[in-house]
Amino acid sequence: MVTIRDVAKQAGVSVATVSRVLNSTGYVSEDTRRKVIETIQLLKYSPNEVARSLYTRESRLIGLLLPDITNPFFPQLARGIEDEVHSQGFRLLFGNSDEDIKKEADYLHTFTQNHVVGMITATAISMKETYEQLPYPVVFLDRIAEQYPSVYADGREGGRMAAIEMIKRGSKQVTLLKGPLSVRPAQERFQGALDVLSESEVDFHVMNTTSFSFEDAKKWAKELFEKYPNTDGVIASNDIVATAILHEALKLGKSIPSDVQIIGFDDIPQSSLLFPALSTIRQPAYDMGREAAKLLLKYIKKEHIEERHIQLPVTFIERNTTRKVDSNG
Amino acid sequence: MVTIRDVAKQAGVSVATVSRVLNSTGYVSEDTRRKVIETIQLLKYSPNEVARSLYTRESRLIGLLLPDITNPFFPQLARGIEDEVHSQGFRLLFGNSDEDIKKEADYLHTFTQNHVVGMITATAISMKETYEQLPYPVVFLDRIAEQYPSVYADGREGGRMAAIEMIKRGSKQVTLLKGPLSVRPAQERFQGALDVLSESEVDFHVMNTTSFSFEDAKKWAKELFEKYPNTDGVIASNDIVATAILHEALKLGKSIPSDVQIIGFDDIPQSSLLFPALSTIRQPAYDMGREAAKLLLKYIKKEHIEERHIQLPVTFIERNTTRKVDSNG
DNA sequence: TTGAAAGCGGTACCAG
DNA sequence: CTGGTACCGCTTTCAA
Repeated sequence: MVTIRDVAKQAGVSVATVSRVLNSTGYVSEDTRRKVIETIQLLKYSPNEVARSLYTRESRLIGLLLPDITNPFFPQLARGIEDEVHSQGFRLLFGNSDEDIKKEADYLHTFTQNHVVGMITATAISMKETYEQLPYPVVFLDRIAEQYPSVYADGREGGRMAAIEMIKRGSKQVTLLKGPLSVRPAQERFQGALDVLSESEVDFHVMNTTSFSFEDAKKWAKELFEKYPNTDGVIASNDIVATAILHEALKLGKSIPSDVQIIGFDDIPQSSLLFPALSTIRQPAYDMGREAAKLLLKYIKKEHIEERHIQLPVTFIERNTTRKVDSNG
Repeated sequence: MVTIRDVAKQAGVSVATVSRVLNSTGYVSEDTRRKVIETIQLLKYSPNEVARSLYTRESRLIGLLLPDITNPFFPQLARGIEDEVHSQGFRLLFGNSDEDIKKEADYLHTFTQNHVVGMITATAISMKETYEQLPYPVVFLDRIAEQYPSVYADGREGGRMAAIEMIKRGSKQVTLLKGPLSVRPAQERFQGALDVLSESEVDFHVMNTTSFSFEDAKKWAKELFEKYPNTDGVIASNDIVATAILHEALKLGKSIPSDVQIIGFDDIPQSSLLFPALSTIRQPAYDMGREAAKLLLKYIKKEHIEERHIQLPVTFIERNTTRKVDSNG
């Protein structure tokens, strides 16, 4: 491996000078600068990030902590983040937390030990205490944390939209699924839907659900149609759950959307591939990732922050688990 | 941040001694060892990975390069890798290559500059030249590279299976999709299916496809049923493509599987959620990731390697895009 | 405008 | 068994 000393020797200057041209700091005469650059290219030298990081106490690394990359919502987020940080010369140290405090602490530790310059987390668990003393900025993604910069979608409005569309399309017996209490955005959309439903004239039930796993969702789907066989509209807490509902309804021989309408949340890639394709409230996952990365990078570069909390709009994606409504409807 | 020197001072010993107990190297009396450990806990000291890495020229980091985490096959791989390396105390530096030579080179560079101890790559592009001079071991995943350790599924057998199951279930006019030439495993399964089909009595066509993107696949699906309207069985190059075929067939009013059977490849999570659920040849993605990580870690720890090439078995997952076959065959 | 040298926080060799 | 110290590769005063 060629070091800064090799370059210095070869170019006939000191390492200090090489360092100066490397970082464009201090004075260097045009002549020597040229010579150094030449030598660098000649020797194919590229500075050792680790050594640099040891001295400056920072790196070009950003920590990314996701609950589980295997959950189809997260790859989009991750991709948005990666595209943005990569374009600005940063790289990702990545880990899955499984919403497990120990793993999370583990990664925070790793991040610190490796001198990351900032991190993005989408885990719901341990709050302030854990993040308070970190020596680098943290952005919360798809999570709402008053005291920390965060990026999330407008869940409340999403919930409202779902309820409005459902009612507009004629469902009279709506079942509303309430997502995990610990997931704040899920509660937001639940509240949004609840607001609209309570002020409307349709009947509705609320069913409590405690996770986003497909296996669990299958059980709730069964339970839902047993408990509320007359349900003709389901607002699910996310697309995974909506998919389970769809399957169960189909299995029971119900026609979708004529017997029962279903609206999900997220718009994960597979939702458009289902049959019938799932109507859903779309969260702009890729953009959320990108915005989170942008925000974090602003903190890292100590640029001016206009707004610590970025809320992105959601949109209703009309597909085939909701009825068509005529244009004057 | 508390350093090794703080610990040494507080414990009344030298940094050398602290380092010894930290790494369990050399002699340390039980008494001083205890005292040092105590002090470490008292001060909540934890060694700086960057400093350590600068001297030893290695870190606890492993590079992971995937084509695109957004492609549903890869999160599983990534998860398997992460679980394994994490359990052995290593962490991941992660990047998407988009099968783009420049991005790939970029990441290889980053990995080197950050002293990773090894890397896993699932990208198809630049071969030997690029990887030859890397100062750390590389494992190829879902890619076959004679000269490098690699982990992949038995695509040939998978292709054979698909063809056998298709024939056994009565398709007489099979269309076989040939995946991208650059993706060796795709070619393997194509060959496997071709072998069986050529020796069978059914008619078959081969259609060339050049990517795994869903958008492209939709076009081929259209083309397929235009060109070969009598097709009653499709062996797709992967589940994404199979999904597109399924959609198109449904759109054309065909009954699945009675009019046309479809078999995919991979068994990505969404395949079981489709309606009808997709029959497919399953690659054990999570296990592949895990095996790749295990293999890499053996290289890193300089353990004995029995086999540089690990081939994992594939299985036929019978779902609802293939007909049932009675027990006697 | 340039160079010498002191670290950054560890590891490991060599004396004692 | 323990401590002093050189050194990993780079950045940054401080002098010249």
